[in-house]
Amino acid sequence: MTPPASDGSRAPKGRAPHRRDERARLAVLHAADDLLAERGFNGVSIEGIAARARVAKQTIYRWWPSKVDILLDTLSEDAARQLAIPEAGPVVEGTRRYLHALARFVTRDPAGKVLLALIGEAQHDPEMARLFHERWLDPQRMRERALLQRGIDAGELSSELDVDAALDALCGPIVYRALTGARIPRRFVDGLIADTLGRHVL
Amino acid sequence: MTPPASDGSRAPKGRAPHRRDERARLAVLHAADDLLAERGFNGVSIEGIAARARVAKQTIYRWWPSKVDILLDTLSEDAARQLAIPEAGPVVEGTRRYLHALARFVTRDPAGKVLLALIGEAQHDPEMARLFHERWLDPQRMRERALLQRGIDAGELSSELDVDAALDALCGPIVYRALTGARIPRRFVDGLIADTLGRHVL
Amino acid sequence: MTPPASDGSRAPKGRAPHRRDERARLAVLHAADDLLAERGFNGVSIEGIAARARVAKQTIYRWWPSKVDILLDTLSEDAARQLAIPEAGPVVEGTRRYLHALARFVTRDPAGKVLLALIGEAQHDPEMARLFHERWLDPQRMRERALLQRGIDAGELSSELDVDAALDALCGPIVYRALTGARIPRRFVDGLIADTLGRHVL
Amino acid sequence: MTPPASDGSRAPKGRAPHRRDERARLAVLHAADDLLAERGFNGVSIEGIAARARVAKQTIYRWWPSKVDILLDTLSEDAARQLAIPEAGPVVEGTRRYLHALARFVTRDPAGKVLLALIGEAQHDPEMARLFHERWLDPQRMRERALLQRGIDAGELSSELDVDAALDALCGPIVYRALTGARIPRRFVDGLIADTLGRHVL
DNA sequence: ACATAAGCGAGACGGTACGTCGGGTCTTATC
DNA sequence: GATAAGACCCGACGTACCGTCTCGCTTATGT
Repeated sequence: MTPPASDGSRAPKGRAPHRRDERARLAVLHAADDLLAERGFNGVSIEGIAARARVAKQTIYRWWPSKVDILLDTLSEDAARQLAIPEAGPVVEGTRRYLHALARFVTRDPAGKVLLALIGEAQHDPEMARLFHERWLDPQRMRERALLQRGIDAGELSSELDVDAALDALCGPIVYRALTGARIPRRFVDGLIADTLGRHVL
Repeated sequence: MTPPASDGSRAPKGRAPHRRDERARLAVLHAADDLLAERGFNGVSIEGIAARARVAKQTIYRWWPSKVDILLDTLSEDAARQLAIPEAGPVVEGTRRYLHALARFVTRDPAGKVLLALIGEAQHDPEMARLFHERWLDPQRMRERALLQRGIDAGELSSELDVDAALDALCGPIVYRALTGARIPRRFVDGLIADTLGRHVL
Repeated sequence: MTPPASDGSRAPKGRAPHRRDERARLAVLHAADDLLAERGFNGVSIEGIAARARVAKQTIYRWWPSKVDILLDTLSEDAARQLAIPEAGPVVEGTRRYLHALARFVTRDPAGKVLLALIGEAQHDPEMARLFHERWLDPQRMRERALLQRGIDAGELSSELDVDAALDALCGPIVYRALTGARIPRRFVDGLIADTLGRHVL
Repeated sequence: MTPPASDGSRAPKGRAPHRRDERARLAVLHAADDLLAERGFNGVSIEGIAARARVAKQTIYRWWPSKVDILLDTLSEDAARQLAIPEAGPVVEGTRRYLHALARFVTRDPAGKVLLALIGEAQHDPEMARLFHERWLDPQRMRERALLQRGIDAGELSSELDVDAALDALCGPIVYRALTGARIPRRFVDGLIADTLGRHVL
């Protein structure tokens, strides 16, 4: 499903021999992204993507089992950049930056709409929910956990801190506001950090 | 859309004149509910509801513009009972009871699945999101606000408390966990209350 | 089905007590007629008639089993006037006048469209065909036969004449031309008479 | 609409590429034919055809605008065989054979019911009438005219004969009898020929 | 060097559900 | 007791996409 991550070595001229066509792959991802932005999740259809990307339906079905898989691919590419977890520096400050980035992503970045749409679709389709966990939620949670754990290990945070509970207490309200279309001012995020981590900062 | 709750005075024998047929209305709501529980949101179709409720499609279209309107009706009936806001007694304790009820509702009550599905669908359809706000989110938030405000007025809570921020900090994590299929132990909820309201209890 | 032909004795003021409402009856017939003229047979629906006649559907169903019955009623009223069979005078000349009237009726009279539509519908529905025979074709044929028979009896026509064959040879081409939208010049009709009756005129 | 009659050169194995599927086409035509014979024109529905032919509705709509177009196709295939115009030999005798074939077709051949149904439907729908002329009536009339004209050219028939009038005088009664469900004995047809062409035979 | 085999565009196919129209039955209130 | 009004169940309409399929074309190897 995920390609060999555009292996930088190969020159992207024209098309590979009888390997996957990178141009088609990108056209599909962009078409899906655009359609989601323009018409919402329900306005995205395989036929619509194929038409806009000037690609045969079969080409889509060959590489992606469903439209959510396509969106998961676009999310992977976009979110990786926007939602990187700080791997060094003071942990509380890093958390603050991460949460602000998250708030920005889900309220202002078009790619954030993809994330919200996928959370939405996960409510409608259990198999898709499983995939969503596997491809996004679980890996991202792993990285988030590592961040706080680094704080505990470094003595910045109390070892009493329940890492998962804290992460949900921090991310939950941000995502919830985004899902309900509410605004997320900076001090709302700062308040969450103060309430959730405050007691545990050493 | 919601009828005046079958004005108790009239005997429910047979059918109303050339007015709405209460039996058909209930059959539709139950069929929708059942289908959602059994096959998920994407498994709910107007045709499916009509077939199971032994009702003509036209009868559904006459009274509900779309399947989400049907689900909003079922939510109104079910959630009203499960998610009543305490209107008297100590506010913090009332809040605790409400949040525990909310956690139970969204994780264990079949009707809670309806709520999650509607949050999900709101990500896919802006018009539906508007309706969802109007029919559920906003009224419920009004009631939640009244609860905390009562605490402030009664001197139980500091007047510094940002009511909306607190409510999202409390409900957000609970809903988020439900949306991601996580469990919600009682102490998770208690922890949220402690972190969010603790500083403001007088 | 056919009312007692607007028994002239009763004053047509308002509506009769709990007898059939003559105003409704006429409104239905006219609405049906108008709709047929404006939108063709397929554009005539019970709902459409009811709406245009400002009449309840039930009122229509109470008095007419189907829309063709309504059209049969309008035909009876209109055709009786236009297609009267000459009951006295020279028979060949009478036949000529009758056939010219028939040609005029099916090509120019709006009520003629009703006749053509009913012939058409008879091809689609055997039960309707039976009714059409009973209510129009057979009685009219009876009258036509009487005309030629009078000629034979009076010695104007040879007794060798096969009356039914002659009538179909005369009416068939006229109706067929109307059904296929062709024009019917006077000499076409005169030619039919010459060919069909010529040999038998004594 | 009518395909180039399955160009005999290509082997009919499997299905054509992304071209029309001949098996589906035939299944539709036969299903339509059968349904018309069994249940009459009003009993023919696109859904019914699709179900009986084991074909998707969309496949029907892709190739035929309406059910009458399907019936026109079945008529073309069947009538061509049954109603061929004699292209050589004595013209009067040829006409006789043609008219007997026509009488047989419209009274006994199941495909004749299709012709009657189409004449009927033409009364209900002007656009359909136009198409019916274009696809059947006009071409067939052209061929019929050629037959009589050949007789005139060959000196078998007087040049005074009004070809179109004669054809309607011949075919009209036959079709009319079929439309009204009457029987058509051989001598009825022979009588028409005698009356209509007799005077003009040289 | 060229046959091969994979990816590709195109699009027909059997299906499911959509939202609408009209059919014919019913119930009620009004006159 | 007939009528206007209109809700009801039902069947068909014509459309949009689904996911599968077959086709003819293109092109970089791997003999």
